[in-house]
Amino acid sequence: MTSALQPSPEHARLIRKFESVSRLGPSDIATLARLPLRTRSVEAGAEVVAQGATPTECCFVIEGWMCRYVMTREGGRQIVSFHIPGDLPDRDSLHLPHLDHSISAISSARVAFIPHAAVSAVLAHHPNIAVAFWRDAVVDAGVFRQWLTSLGRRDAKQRVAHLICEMFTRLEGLGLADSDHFHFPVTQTQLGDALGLSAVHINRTLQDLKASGAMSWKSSVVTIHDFDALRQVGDFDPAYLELRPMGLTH
Amino acid sequence: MTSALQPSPEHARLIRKFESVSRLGPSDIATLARLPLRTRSVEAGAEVVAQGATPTECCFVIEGWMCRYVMTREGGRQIVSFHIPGDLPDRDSLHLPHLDHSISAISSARVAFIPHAAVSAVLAHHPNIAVAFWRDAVVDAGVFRQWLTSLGRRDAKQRVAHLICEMFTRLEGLGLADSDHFHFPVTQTQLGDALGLSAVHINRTLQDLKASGAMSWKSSVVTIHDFDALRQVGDFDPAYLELRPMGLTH
DNA sequence: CGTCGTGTTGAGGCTATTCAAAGTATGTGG
DNA sequence: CCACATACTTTGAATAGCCTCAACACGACG
Repeated sequence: MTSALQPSPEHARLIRKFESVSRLGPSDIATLARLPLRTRSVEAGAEVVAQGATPTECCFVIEGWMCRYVMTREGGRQIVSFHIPGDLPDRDSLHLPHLDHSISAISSARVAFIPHAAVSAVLAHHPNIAVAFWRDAVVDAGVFRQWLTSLGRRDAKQRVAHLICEMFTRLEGLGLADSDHFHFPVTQTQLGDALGLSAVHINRTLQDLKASGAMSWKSSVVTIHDFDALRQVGDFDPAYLELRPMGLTH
Repeated sequence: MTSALQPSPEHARLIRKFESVSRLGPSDIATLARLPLRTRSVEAGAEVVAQGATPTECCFVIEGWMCRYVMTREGGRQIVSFHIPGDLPDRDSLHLPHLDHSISAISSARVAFIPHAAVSAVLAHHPNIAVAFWRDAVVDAGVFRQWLTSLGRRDAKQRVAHLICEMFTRLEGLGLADSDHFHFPVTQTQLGDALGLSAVHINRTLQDLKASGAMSWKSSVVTIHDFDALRQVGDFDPAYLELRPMGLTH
C-alpha cells in the first residue's frame, strides 16, 4: 500500500514520536500512517483548547511550540508543560470528560486533530501502539515530577538551566535540534510563568547564565556552549525522559 | 465462586478505588478479586521502592499513607505525591524500565504487591479495567498539574489550604474521611518537602490558617471547620479529581 | 529519666517580587 | 524608507515572603 510506504510529513512526525518512546512493527507504522488528520494553522498566542472544554479529538503538534497552562483565581498563570512537534498535548482528553487546563500555541504553529474514536480504535487493536501511548504518558508524568522538583527545591538559576537542558534533550530525541543550538520561541514572561518566577527575575537569571559562558540566547535561538556545565548547574539527569525505546510485545 | 462474592479486605480496597474512577461490571470485579496479592507491613519512614530500581511488581496501599519523592543533588527533597489506601504509587513502573523517584511510607502502612505480569494480563483482557487504569493515571496527572500550579503561583497559605482540601476530598471519595475531620499523619517537615517550603514557614502558615478558624490540626488529625472558606483560601476546585466515574465500555 | 522526633518562637538575611521606566526589536501603514 | 505602534527585554529601587540558624518546649518511648 502506497500510504504505508510514503506517509505524509504530518504522519511521519507522529510516527517518529511514537518510535522515540517505543518500538513499532511495520503494521503499526502503516496503521499510524492511515490515521485521519485534520490539520490547522494557529497563530502565536492563540488558544487551541480551552479549560473546561470536552474535546472529541486529540490535538497533535506538527510544527511550532505549544503549551498547557492553568489559571489561578487571582489571574496567575502557570504553564505546566511545553510541547514540541510530535507531542499530543491533550492525549489525556481521551480519558477525561473535561479538561482542567488550556492549550495554547506559543509560536505560530501547525496542529492536527485526530478523532477520539479513531485513536481508541487504533489503541484497541494495536498493542504496540497502546504501549507507546502508555509510555508517552508515563514519560510526561516524569517530566511533571521534575518540574515539581524544580519549582519546589531548585533556585532560579537551576530552574532555567534544567529547563534548557530538558528542552534541548527532548528536541534532540526527535531530531529537531542542531548539535549546539535550537529554536526556543518562548518569551521571558512565558518562561517565568513556567518556572514560577517573575519575568524580571528570569531576565537577571538569564544574564547570569550567559555570563557563566555555558549558553547564550539571542532572538529565539538558544546556543549551548557547554552542555555539561549547564547540566551540572541545573542538576539535570536525562534518565527521566526515557529516550531508549523499549521492545515490542508482538 | 466464593472469592468473587466475598473479596478479601485488601481486594475490596483495590476494587473500591477502581470503582471511584470508573464503572466496572461484575466480571471486572471478580477478576480484580482474584488478583494475586503479596502483602507486607512497613514502618513509618521506610523506603519501599528506591529511585533507579526496576520493579517487577506494582505496589498498592492497603492502609496508611505513602509518598513519592525526588532528591536533588544538593540533598533537597521534593515530595511529588501523597498516596492513601487504594492508590497504586508505582503504577507507572509497569511501563517504565527504571523509576525516577523513590516511594516511602509516611505513617506505618500495609502495602500489597501485584506482579507486573498479572496486571498486564488483566489489562489486556478486561477493557473496563484498562480504562479505569488509564483514568487513574490521568487523574494523577491532573493532581500533578495542580501541585505545579501551587508551587509556581500560590503563596504558602494557599498551598497549605489547597493540599488540605485535596487530601480531604480524595479521602472522602474513597470513604476514608469522616464528615469534618481526617487522619493526616504528615509532619510539618514533610509538608514543607511537598509544598516547597521550609518546616518553619509551614509552622507559621498553619498557625495563621488555624487562627482564621477554617481548620485545626492536632496530633495528626485535621478538623475542617469551614470547608468553603478553606476552598476559597486555597483556590481549590475539585473538578480535577474527577470523582464521578465514567460509564462502561462493555 | 534522658533521648529523640516534632513542634514552636525569635532574629536576621537573602531571594525573588513589585512597580516603574527606559531601551530595543519587529512589524505596519503612509 | 521613515514614523509609529506593539511586544519584548533590560535596568533600578524598595519591599515582601520565605529561609536559615538557633534555641527551647513538649510528648512519646525505651
